[in-house]
Amino acid sequence: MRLSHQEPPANLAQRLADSGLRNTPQREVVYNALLVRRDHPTADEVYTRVRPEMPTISLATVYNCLETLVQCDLVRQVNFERGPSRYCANLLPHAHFHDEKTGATYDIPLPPEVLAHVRSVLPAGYEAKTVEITFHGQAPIA
Amino acid sequence: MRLSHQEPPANLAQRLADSGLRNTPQREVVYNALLVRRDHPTADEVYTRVRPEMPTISLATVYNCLETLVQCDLVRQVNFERGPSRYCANLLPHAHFHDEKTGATYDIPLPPEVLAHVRSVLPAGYEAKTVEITFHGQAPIA
DNA sequence: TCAGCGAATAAGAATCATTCCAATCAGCAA
DNA sequence: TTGCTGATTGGAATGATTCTTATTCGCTGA
Repeated sequence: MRLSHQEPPANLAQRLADSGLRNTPQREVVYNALLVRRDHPTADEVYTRVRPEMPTISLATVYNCLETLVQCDLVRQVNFERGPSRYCANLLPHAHFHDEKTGATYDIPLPPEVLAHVRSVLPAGYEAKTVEITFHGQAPIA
Repeated sequence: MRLSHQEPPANLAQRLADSGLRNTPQREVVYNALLVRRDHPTADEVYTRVRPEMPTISLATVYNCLETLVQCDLVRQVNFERGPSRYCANLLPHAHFHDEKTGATYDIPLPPEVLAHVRSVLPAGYEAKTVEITFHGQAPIA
């Protein structure tokens, strides 16, 4: 039985299988929630968005699913200061802009040459697997 | 009575005064702790480093002092994922390299042109007050 | 089809960093 | 000395997340 009109992404089942994990309805609705509204929700926000569709899901399961998706490289976990973790289904290289007034988060695409330039500041011997770039300030009023 | 052989930085009293705040022995020892060992300690680590010198200080006060120092722009607060906040007395523009194996943190100096290049990715209207750049990976064995 | 097994889920307890709170305390001014 | 304001203390409270335990699910082989 299909719980949502959203097509579950072919990606998900594939990636889970690649990691030797099972696909489950919970993982599907959680992943879908991140795909349909890309506003960097917290685990708790995902929980409330998902409950109408699946009222029996638990917050612990939402945390588990999100962690699984992060491990499968389908989702990025984003942290600002010590606030609750936020989750992001945009896999293209991008920075985050955190609006200090509204708390909103915007993705800023990162051209490869900028990324390369940033990596060039590393002294010899430092092997960076990931680079995180976060701006804090005020976004346009729009 | 001087509690430490470290000279309390002339900066501190000045900066506190500029913000209309008082200088206190607690703020001095906390700031000094960050100056003498620049390994990005957590509040708790500062607490244990400072207690031999001032056994009556409380953890809450360490938190308060650190927050005060951050607000006076004498100290930077650094967060990795959702781990405890770390504190850094290096005020020159720099990125952080977080060693995933050891947990150690290294400062990576940031030339102004790299910083400018990074800022150039922002679309018109985005006003960034600060940029945070963090590398995750493996640092040289040295 | 059914039993068995490991993985996934659910519910609630536990953890940990941090903040809050209420009661003192310290330094300066009148 | 007395007040006043900000700072410190110690402990309680908070909040996000993780852990624990029992239960359920889904697949595999008989």
